[in-house]
Amino acid sequence: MARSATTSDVFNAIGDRCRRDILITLGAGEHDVTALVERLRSAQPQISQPLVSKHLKVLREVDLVRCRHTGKRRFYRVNAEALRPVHVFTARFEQMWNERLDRLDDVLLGMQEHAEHPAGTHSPDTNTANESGAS
Amino acid sequence: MARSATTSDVFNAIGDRCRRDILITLGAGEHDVTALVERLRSAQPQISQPLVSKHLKVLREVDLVRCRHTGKRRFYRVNAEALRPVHVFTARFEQMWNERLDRLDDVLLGMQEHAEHPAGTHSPDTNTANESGAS
DNA sequence: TGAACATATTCTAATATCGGTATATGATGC
DNA sequence: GCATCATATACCGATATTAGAATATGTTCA
Repeated sequence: MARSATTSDVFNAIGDRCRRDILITLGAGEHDVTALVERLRSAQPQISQPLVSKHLKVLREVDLVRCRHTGKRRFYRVNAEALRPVHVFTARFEQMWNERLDRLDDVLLGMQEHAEHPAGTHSPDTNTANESGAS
Repeated sequence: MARSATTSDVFNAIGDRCRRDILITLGAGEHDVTALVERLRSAQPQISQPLVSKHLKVLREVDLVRCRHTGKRRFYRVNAEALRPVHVFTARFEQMWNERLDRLDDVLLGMQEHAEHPAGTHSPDTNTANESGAS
């Protein structure tokens, strides 16, 4: 078979650079499409309005943006809460990297102590014993 | 023209469900490929070893996983720091949703104070310094 | 050396996705 | 109604990406 479904998924939606730029721009406050296109052009001079509208559609479909719609203009804004799944996902690992820094501290402290009480240690550097953690 | 470059980009790497599952599984601790495939199968019974290896390659290329390689086995683990760009990106918006909650708190506090001493003008210390790791 | 195992790569086909251009929809004002 | 502005959609071509099957690479052990 082929590619599995990816759209209508927040993770995929933010996978695109252009859409991230849109979100960042809208993060500064509501914009209508014309204003949004104009601001995006400062980074990507040749971006087109239809393209932006298409990206907005994707973002809308995953509820990352919402639009208020007065007269002929449509004002888009970010719905930050839709990013929560991403945040939750990364948070799990953020904890890991903090733990590693803590462990690094431990190592450094250990080295310090070693420097004071030196002992012959041979280090088989590729074959360190590993703790496989949970099953 | 066509699609813009997406691969070799952490955001894209986590856009795939299967790769996220791999990361979550590896988050519990180092696994060799066989063990990883086996655990993934509990969620996706028909997943194949070659497919997992291919996803691991993508993850490796963006440095989201690293592998230690002893004998015929390769032990993969998560390199959580590679997720930082994603975390930074979401953090910006997380702040937005917290601000909204904070503002709600302020409103509620304001109402409370108003109830106690109606003329009170307190310094609104809403701008607490946020730690958000250095780049 | 060769069998058995663990993992990676190559090849292929299906399809999703992006960007461009042209056009459609919808609202406003004359 | 008609012109105009603001935005969305349809269509197209190019390419990326995924999954599957077969195969290659590399390691250990007999």
